[in-house]
Amino acid sequence: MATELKEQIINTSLFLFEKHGFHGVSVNQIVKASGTSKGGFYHHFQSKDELLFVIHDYFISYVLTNAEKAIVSSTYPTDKLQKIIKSFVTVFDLYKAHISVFYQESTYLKPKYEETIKQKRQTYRDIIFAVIQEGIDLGEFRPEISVSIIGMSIIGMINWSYKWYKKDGEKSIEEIADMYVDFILQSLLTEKAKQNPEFQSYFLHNRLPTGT
Amino acid sequence: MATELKEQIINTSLFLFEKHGFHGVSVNQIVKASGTSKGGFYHHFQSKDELLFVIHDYFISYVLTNAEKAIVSSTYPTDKLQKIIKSFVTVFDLYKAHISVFYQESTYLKPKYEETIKQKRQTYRDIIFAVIQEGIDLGEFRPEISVSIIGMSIIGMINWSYKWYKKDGEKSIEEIADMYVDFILQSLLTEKAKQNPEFQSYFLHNRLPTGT
DNA sequence: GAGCTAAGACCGACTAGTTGGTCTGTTTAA
DNA sequence: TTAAACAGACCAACTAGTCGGTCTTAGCTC
Repeated sequence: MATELKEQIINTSLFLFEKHGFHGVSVNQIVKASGTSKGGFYHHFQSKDELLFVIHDYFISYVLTNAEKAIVSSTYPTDKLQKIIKSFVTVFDLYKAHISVFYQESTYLKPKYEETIKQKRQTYRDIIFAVIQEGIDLGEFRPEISVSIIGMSIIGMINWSYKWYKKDGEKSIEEIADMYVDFILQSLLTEKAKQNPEFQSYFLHNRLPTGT
Repeated sequence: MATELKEQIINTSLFLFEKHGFHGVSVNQIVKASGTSKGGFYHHFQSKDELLFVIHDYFISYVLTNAEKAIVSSTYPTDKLQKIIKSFVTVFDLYKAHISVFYQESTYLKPKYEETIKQKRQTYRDIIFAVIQEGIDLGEFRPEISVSIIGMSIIGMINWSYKWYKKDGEKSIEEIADMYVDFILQSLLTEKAKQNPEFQSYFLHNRLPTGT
């Protein structure tokens, strides 16, 4: 089939890039590992740089779509934030390699590709910032926090997971997501909002106790 | 002087690596930019890989020493954690390039160097984990949290700053550090610990109000 | 159905340029 | 006088990318 080889190349290089980095893997290695040839590779990709872009774009587009879905399906900012966090963290099981490449190798994106990715990334940030701002405005989140700093903290804390998360680790990705939600909401919510029965299920101490 | 050129090479390549990545910079570029020659370079470094290691090791050793100082100078885990956070974040102003290289290019460390760095990194984690565990044991931190997940969340959230922090940004590194401390302690501390007058200064709402 | 055609899919030897690293020196300073 | 500090021409290995060619298959004609 037409796209079979292309996907094969993408998947193979994804794991190679994750392990050895973009410049640590040569086109020769890629074509060998994906069982094709130089010709096959350059039939599907203009350049090695384009391959890197395709991987980046695929991932960020997916994540962005997810976040957009999350914010329209809820009314409370607290719910929105919770959904964004959970949906993003879940991506780790599906696209661990994509994520690693996305965060490790974006330095190597050529300018013409970089622009597109940068924009989508900014859009993602803006969605999160907007939710936090809304939370403050509606009195759910503590007003003394800084939207941008807390926003970046949340993003950073979650993103960093790609450095240590392992599928066969002792905690499932859902458990980890729940801990993130608890951690973040414990800090963001006002005392009053914490009493709201709607949000009780987001707190760990209202659930089964989970230890170290 | 003996070490002058060596330091010159390190500093130059630090900024080159930060911008273009380890493999995005050739030895020729390095020697040109630092005003020396191949001979000069290989007189001071066994290989390009060793240079990368030296940069890594310098940075992690510095950070590690800082954390060790922080934990002996305090008695309360809350204070310890606060000091670790503040001391680490302050490093951003001093060693932004080191940090970027440390997190971006460690993939390219050759195995024989990687081991040393990995160990020091683990030691750093262990220090933080131990402080959190101690906080739980002494009743300052909420018992339902997971030491490792929260530990990695804190590390991630702070580390991620290297992706966006700018020296001439609108917030100083001290302000950002204070926000991290507030964010983290709001979530970690038990209701009772939050009442402890010793810890009041760590919370934003007890300070001058800072907006978005 | 058989026979033909054209185009997309793929192959791999080849190239021009670059890479990290070496080696034979020369300079410097103690 | 001696050893460390540096210089730079040189090299083998590898790099991304090219290009003339072959294979496969869908669609058409009879």
